[in-house]
Amino acid sequence: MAQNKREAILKAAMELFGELGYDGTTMPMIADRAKVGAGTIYRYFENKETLVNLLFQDCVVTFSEVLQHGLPQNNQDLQEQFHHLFSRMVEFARNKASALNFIDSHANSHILDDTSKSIFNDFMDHIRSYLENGKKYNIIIDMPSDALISIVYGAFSYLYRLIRNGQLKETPELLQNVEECCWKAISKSSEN
Amino acid sequence: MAQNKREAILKAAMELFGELGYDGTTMPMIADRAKVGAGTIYRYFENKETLVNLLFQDCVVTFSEVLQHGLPQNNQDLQEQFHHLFSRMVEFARNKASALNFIDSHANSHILDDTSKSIFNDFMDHIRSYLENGKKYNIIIDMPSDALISIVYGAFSYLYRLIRNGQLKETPELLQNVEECCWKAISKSSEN
Amino acid sequence: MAQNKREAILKAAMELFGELGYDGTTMPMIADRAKVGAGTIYRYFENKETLVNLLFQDCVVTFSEVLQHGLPQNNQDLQEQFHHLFSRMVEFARNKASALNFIDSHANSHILDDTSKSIFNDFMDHIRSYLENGKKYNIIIDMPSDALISIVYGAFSYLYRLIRNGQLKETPELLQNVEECCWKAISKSSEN
Amino acid sequence: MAQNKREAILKAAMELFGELGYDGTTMPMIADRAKVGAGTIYRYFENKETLVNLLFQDCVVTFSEVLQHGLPQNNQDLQEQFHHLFSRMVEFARNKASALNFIDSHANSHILDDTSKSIFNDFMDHIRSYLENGKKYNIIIDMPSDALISIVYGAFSYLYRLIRNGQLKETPELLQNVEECCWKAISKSSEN
DNA sequence: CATGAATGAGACTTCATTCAT
DNA sequence: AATGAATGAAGTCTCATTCAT
Repeated sequence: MAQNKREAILKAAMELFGELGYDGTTMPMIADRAKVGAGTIYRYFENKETLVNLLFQDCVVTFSEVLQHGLPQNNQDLQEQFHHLFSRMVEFARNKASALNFIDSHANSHILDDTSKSIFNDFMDHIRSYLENGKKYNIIIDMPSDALISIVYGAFSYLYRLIRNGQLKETPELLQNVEECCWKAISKSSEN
Repeated sequence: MAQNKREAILKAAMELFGELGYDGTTMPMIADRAKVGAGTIYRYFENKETLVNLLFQDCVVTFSEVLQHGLPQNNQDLQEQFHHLFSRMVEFARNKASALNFIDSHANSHILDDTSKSIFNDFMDHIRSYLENGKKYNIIIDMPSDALISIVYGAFSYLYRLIRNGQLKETPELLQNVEECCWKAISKSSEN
Repeated sequence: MAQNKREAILKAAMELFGELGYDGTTMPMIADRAKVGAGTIYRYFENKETLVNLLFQDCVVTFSEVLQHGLPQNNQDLQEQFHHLFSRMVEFARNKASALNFIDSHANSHILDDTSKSIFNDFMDHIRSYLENGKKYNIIIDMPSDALISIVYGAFSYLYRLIRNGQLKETPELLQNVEECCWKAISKSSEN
Repeated sequence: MAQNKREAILKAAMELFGELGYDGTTMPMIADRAKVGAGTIYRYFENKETLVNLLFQDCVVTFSEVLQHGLPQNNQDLQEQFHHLFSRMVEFARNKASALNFIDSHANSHILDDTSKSIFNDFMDHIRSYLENGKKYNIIIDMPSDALISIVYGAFSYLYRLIRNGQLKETPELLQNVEECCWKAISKSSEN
């Protein structure tokens, strides 16, 4: 039951931070949604800032693990690797919708501490290293990795924001199309 | 001098809201940065919520005008129109960096009122109608416009976030590359 | 202890509102006198306006109950009933001096909500119905009840204002005299 | 035009203080109603406190003068003198309704300075001296003058509060009746 | 003289955090 | 361990007062 409460708090905080932002969310709101007393939060987390940072790190690490899971290690078929990455991102967006929302809405937040920033950077490094590899093999166009990330991750992030809003309906077809668009965007156009 | 203060308040608010978010920004912070007394803000704006909404509407309308300005009206060359749109977005991102930051960080905020949402929607409609047209002429791939927007605007938005962060350096070359990527992403790949 | 604080807040508020008026009393003043933190007031009362209205209703209901308590129900001896009413008013003025002060100083206040006004009206209706009865039995002179109330309640209210000020000393003799004066004022003078 | 503004300010302040109380009235409210700039008030009155005190003194002096005007000086017919006093009070209540309201709602206010209190006392002394005289001649019953004042002035004050509220309609008949009641209340009952 | 824009002290109120139960 | 009543620092906003025009 103890870890139960911790999890409930993290879940409630994740949802609320995602909806209202860190500063727009109050500790009583979190306690209410987690169905615990306000004081209980402080048995598990030092304070609000610690909570948000631990949560952020948690979410990013999970995202990272999802991305790593079963990544084909042969560096040859980069489009297959891309497909894997994109599929994993979609998987995470689906299964952990509020985690993705929370990450994206707080990745540039002023409350992130160095650990959080560093873990987020490590996470992005995974994607960067994939892209670097693709550039090395002349499959992915030669641009700063962060620019490529903007295109792929920016699109992905915005896409799921619209899906959450209900502006877009998440269909396999849509996802496949967006993946193709992103691949077209960053890969050398030679495929015919 | 009177409009002077109003402008100073709007500028300070735009910057701070962009940096710290609506809830993370306090009225005294705004007053300090605008170099006015705290009470002065309330001579020009009813309250914090009104301020952020007027500001948001202001920024979106300006962005919209920048996009409209000199848009080629011949519907023939859609890539040229795309170039125009993208260039205007870049122009806005450059000249009004903090306006773009503010818009992007608050476009989904819980504090936007109906007017703000509606104006933002109108703004997106300009882009949507361009995309619809492109689909009609079989130049742009057949996907929901909002999905296409995710790709182009999502990429653009994320790109300038990284540029503001200093993670990416804004060079003409970079911008041209990203524009090409986006065009490749959404246009029928037949160009040869 | 919980109701303790609520009571302490109500008591402090009653005294201060009576002394300084609603607008002249600040929440910190109330908190100080009640020996609670400023925020504590808001655990018990939604806001200052709610507080003053609940308090007003409380005081009026108590006053009303005091007046009702043990009222002789035989409609025959109206002077005896008058004596009862006046005695009860005096009892209230003595035991709940600051409640009376608060009521009288806020009965026409712009901050009273409809419930408060309605409860105060109900209270006055008790006195009115007594007077109506007296007029029916030809014991009390034929004047609008509110005019009779002005004479009796107006005198009573002013009297205790002077007593609180220290301008008058409250003695049994004084009270008996005033009661007689009021009775003489409103009763048909024929009794001999 | 200069004294014009001063008068306009005093009139506006008198009305607003009467309606909303000293602390419930703001200087901009007064300026608005007086149709002068907010700063203009400070050309005529040092500050809000000075304004309310000068105003109070003004009103009380005027009331006093009205009462004195044409007072029959023969000490013989005390009921006639009473009639005169009561009539004058009524005259003031009619012609200077908001002045009476202001006086009565601020006579016990915490913002009155010593001068104001002293002037109000002088005013009451006029009534007191009349009553003392009446007691000396054995026409008015032997009670502390302030108790007699409670009865007469308290009734009068409350009566006009109800008239202002619209709860009572001011008719010559009503006024005559109330006067008689008051006279009955305080005079030796020998008149038949 | 008159104004009203500007100010900042201080009001009401919220909320992160503590602590007695 | 869990709670939620209590707190007071800090936020939003008002308003008496000043001063440049």
